[in-house]
Amino acid sequence: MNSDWLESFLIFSDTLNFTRAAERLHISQPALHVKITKLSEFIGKPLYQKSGRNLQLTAEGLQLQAFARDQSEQTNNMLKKLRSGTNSEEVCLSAGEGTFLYLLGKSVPVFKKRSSAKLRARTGNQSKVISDVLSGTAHIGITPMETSHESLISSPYTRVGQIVVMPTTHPLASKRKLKIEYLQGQSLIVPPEDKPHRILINRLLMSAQIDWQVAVEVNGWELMLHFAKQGMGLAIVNEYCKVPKGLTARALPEFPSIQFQLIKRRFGSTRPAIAELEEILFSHKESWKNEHRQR
Amino acid sequence: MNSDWLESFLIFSDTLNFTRAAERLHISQPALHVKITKLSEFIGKPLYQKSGRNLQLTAEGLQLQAFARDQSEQTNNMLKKLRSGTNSEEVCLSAGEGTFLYLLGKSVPVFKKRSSAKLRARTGNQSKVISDVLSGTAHIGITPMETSHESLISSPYTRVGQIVVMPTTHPLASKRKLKIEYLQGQSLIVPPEDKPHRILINRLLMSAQIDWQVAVEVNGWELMLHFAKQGMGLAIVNEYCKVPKGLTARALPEFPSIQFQLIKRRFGSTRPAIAELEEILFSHKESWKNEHRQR
DNA sequence: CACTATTACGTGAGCCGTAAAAATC
DNA sequence: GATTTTTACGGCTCACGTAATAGTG
Repeated sequence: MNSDWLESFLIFSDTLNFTRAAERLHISQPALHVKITKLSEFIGKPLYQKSGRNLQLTAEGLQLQAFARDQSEQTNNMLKKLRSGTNSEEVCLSAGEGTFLYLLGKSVPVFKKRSSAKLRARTGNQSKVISDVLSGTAHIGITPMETSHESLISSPYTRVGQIVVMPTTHPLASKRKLKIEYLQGQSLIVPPEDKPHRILINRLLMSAQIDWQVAVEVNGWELMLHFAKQGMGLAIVNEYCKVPKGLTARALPEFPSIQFQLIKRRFGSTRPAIAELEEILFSHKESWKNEHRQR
Repeated sequence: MNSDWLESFLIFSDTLNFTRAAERLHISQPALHVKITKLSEFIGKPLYQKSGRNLQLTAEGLQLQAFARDQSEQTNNMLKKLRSGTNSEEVCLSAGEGTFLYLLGKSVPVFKKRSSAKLRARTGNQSKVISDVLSGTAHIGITPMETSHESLISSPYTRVGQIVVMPTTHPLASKRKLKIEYLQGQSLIVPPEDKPHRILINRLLMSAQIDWQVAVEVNGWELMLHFAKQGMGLAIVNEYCKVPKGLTARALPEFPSIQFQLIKRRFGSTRPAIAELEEILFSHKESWKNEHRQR
């Protein structure tokens, strides 16, 4: 296996465009094409296919992409180590913004202190986290996931319920737990129509035949809490959110809790630094529950 | 980094002889020499040095050797997987014969059942186990070790004491524990002069000013027990040995117990199958103690 | 028609083997 | 002086770029 082929394929697989990949590699477009063709012939399987005007990776192409990234990473680390004597690796963790803010608060600084490796963080929604891990861009991902994926190893991380946040003076604040029906007629602070959290709210309130109004449409827990504080309405948010002073949170047991998974690539090899990050993450699995809810 | 260079260096590093390595690679000797030279120039450090008539790897050469073996392994696995769709990896475990026979009895079959990877076993004395792990030939080693090694991660595995084995009818069999002085005047079944176990026996009995005779000089716990059964004398063996019927074992607390370590390469990346083997080994750490001593 | 993938082909850098020199016991 | 490493050099392969062709919305 020619490592030059792999290097080229890695760049190509990230853009799926021969013209631009060739530019990045400082070779001509046909030269790159020939390389990918030879690599494909050597392996014996097609690595990409046409999808109309665009190209997309086959299953084999996806696996090879992650493998090529691993190899390239390992080679660069080894080269630096041999040349300079120092060991400077990177570990990449992909997760949602809220996950970083509230679930992983403790883990990141602990890793920084304990490990010599640099931590790179990537944020994105569920599908981005998954594709980050599958493509090898991220070594570890933390995201809500229901179905399991063949090429991923997922380990249960933590389970997060839903809460309703409202001004402490709000009549519903006197209840300990809220039934869905209490939301009848309320104004809710919700994410935009296409976000999964909004879809969930729509579906559940719809099937419980609750009438409600949109108070504001905003994106992100922080903003939702901000508007709740301004008295715009009730916000249904993840249990992990830190609730600002003046607001009260009440559990909403009928809403489904969200199972977060720690995912990594099956068949991906794990460097010690990656294993360390994983271990730290696991040991702080439930630490978000000890954070002060009020701030 | 040209992977062809690495492949060649891997073969060369195993023989440290250009002539024979070139034969194995089916290229001419000068061609191989040029490759290694270019690799060395690319990295910027010498990879080997002359030691009289022979060559030996530098520190960088050693690291590169293990790295090259990892890469080659991973590439082969990935190729097979892409071509055939099946995943056929190997994991290599290096340890002493006695270790395999008595300490790891349970772990090996458990791994065979639980993992799809093939297990390759290598046997050798302490220094062979260590060099196996350092060179990447073995992924995991289990061996007695006192001092720690910079390029190895060693985790305490189990601690094994020493026992004296004798015919049940022997006068010393009536004692529960044996003091060293009880060995005064006895005939002992011992390993040859150069073996570490023999050296230990010599030193301890010498400093306790005990007189004793060599009954037989044999190599290996099995043979020592065999001759003990034939009444040739007393055998001082590791506590883990299974004692045949008709023989009695008595603890020898004054003899130092041996600390076994599980070792792996620092900075080596760990495939899932390797992690699984490690986990199984650890979960059976002390299981040798539950084996029946008599058989 | 604009854009990109794919094929064809002549040229040059680099690898290989042969041959010769140097080193080491 | 026998064995092995190291250097030198001519031939040849193969990877590259240029140019031309095919496919697609």
